[in-house]
Amino acid sequence: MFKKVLIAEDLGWNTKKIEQQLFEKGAEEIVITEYCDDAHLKFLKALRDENPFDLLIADLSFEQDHREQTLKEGSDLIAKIREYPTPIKIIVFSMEERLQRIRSLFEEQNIDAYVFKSRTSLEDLSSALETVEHNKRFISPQVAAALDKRQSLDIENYDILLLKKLSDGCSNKEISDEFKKNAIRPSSISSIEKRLNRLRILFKANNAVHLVAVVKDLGLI
Amino acid sequence: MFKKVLIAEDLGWNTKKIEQQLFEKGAEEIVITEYCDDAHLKFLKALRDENPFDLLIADLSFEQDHREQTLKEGSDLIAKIREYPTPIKIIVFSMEERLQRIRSLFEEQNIDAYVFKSRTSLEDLSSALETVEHNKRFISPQVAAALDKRQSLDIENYDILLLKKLSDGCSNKEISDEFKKNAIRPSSISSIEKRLNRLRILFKANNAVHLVAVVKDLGLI
DNA sequence: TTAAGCCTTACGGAATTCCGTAAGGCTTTG
DNA sequence: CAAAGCCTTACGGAATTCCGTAAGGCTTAA
Repeated sequence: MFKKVLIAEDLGWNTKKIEQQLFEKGAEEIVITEYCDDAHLKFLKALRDENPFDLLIADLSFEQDHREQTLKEGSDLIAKIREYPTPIKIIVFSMEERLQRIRSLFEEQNIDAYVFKSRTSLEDLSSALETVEHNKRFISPQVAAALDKRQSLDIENYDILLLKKLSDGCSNKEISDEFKKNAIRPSSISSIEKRLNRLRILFKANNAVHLVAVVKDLGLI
Repeated sequence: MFKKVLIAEDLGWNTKKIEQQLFEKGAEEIVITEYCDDAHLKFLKALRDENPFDLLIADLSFEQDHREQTLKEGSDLIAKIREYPTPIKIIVFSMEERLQRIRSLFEEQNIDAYVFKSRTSLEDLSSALETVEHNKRFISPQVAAALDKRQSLDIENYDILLLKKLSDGCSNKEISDEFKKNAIRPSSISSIEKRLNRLRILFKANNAVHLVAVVKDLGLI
C-alpha cells in the first residue's frame, strides 16, 4: 500500500475526497501542492531525506498565474521526476480526453495510470490504486481507446513539427527553407509535399486546412 | 440572499466546498445534479410548485456517458432555462478559458457571472454571489478580457459557418455550391474569397490553414 | 558486386487559393 | 430623383497547393 503520497493539483479545493480515500486505503502522509514547481521541490526533499514518496497523483493542466513557474504543466513535472531513479508510481488525474496525448503519457513518460476526471473518477481512482500497487497499468474506460494498437498511427516528431509549422501559417516553401537552415531532413519542397500528402491520407483529410483542423482536434498539435 | 440554489456539475464529488460556502451565505436549499437534463427537470418542478430556484450554478462541459441526454452541455441547459420568464440568476462555473465562448455566454445567453475554475475560484465564487445579488455581473479576473470591447471583433454567424465549412475540408467552390443550395448569401466564390480575406486580416493569418488554426484556438469553431 | 527497395529530390501540369480591378445592383441620403 | 456608398459577383493573373512521374543516392540482401 502507498504510504507517502504527493498530489499536484491546482484546484486544491477539490482534493478532499481523494485524500479521504487515500487515508482509507492506508496512506500515512499526503502532501498537496498547487504548483508543479512546489511538487518537484517536495519530491526532491523527500528523496534527499531518504524518505521518498511512493506515489504521485498529478493533474496535467495548471493555470498560469502571477507566480513564475519552471514546470508549467503536469507533463513537465512527470518528465522531471522520471529523471531520478526512484520506483515512484505516477497516476495522472486529469480531464484531458485527447487520446494521442494520453497515449504519449504512457509511452513517452511511462506513467502507471491515467484516471479521467468524470462522475465515476473516485471509483476509477480506487481501481487505479489497486492495479498500480500490483505493478500493472490502469486507464479509465472512457479513454481506454488511447492504448488501442489500432490507434497507433506512426507519426514521427518530424510530422508533428511539420504540422505545427503549417498551422503557424508557413507555406511549404517557408517550411523547406527553415528546415534547410536548421538541418532538418528531408527539407525539399517536394518531400514536404509528399509527407503532407501521406498525412492527409492517414487522417482522411481533403486538404491542408482540413488536416490541421483534424490534428488539432486530436490534440496532436 | 439566495435561498434556493440549483447546481449542475458532472463532477459531483467536488462540490462540497461550494455547498459549504452557499450555506454559510444563507442558502437554505441546495440541489445538486450531475446531468443537465436532471437539472432542467428539477428547475421545472420547482417552477410548477411555485417554489422556484433563485440561483443556478452550472458547469459548461458534461461528459457524455451511457445515459442519453437531451441537454448535452451547460449552455444547452442555460438556453432552455432562459426560455422561462423567471428571475433566476445564472452563474457559470467552468474551466473554459476561450474568451469568445465566455463572451457569448454573457451576450447571447445573458448569464450573470462567469467564475473561472482556478486556485482562487472559491474566493471568486464568493465575490460573484455578492455581486450578482446586487443585480450586477461578475467575471473572474483571469478571463475578464472576454468583455473587453476591443476584443469585440464583429464576426457574424455567417463567418462562423464559413470557417466551420473550411475546417471541414470544403474548397471554396464546394462552400459556394452548398451556400447556393441552402440559399445562404453571399454565395459566390468571389464573395467567399473576399470574406476569408477579411477574416485573415482580422486574425492576422497568413493563409487559410493559419486562419483555421487561429480561430480553433480562440474557440470560435 | 549487383539487384532490389526505399528515400530524397526535381520537375511539370492541373487545381485551388490569393489578390486586384471592375461592373451591376441595392440601399441610403440629401 | 440623383448621387454616393456598400455589397455581390465576375474575371484574370500570380502564387501556392496538389499530384503524378522520374532520376539519383543510400541501404539491404543475395
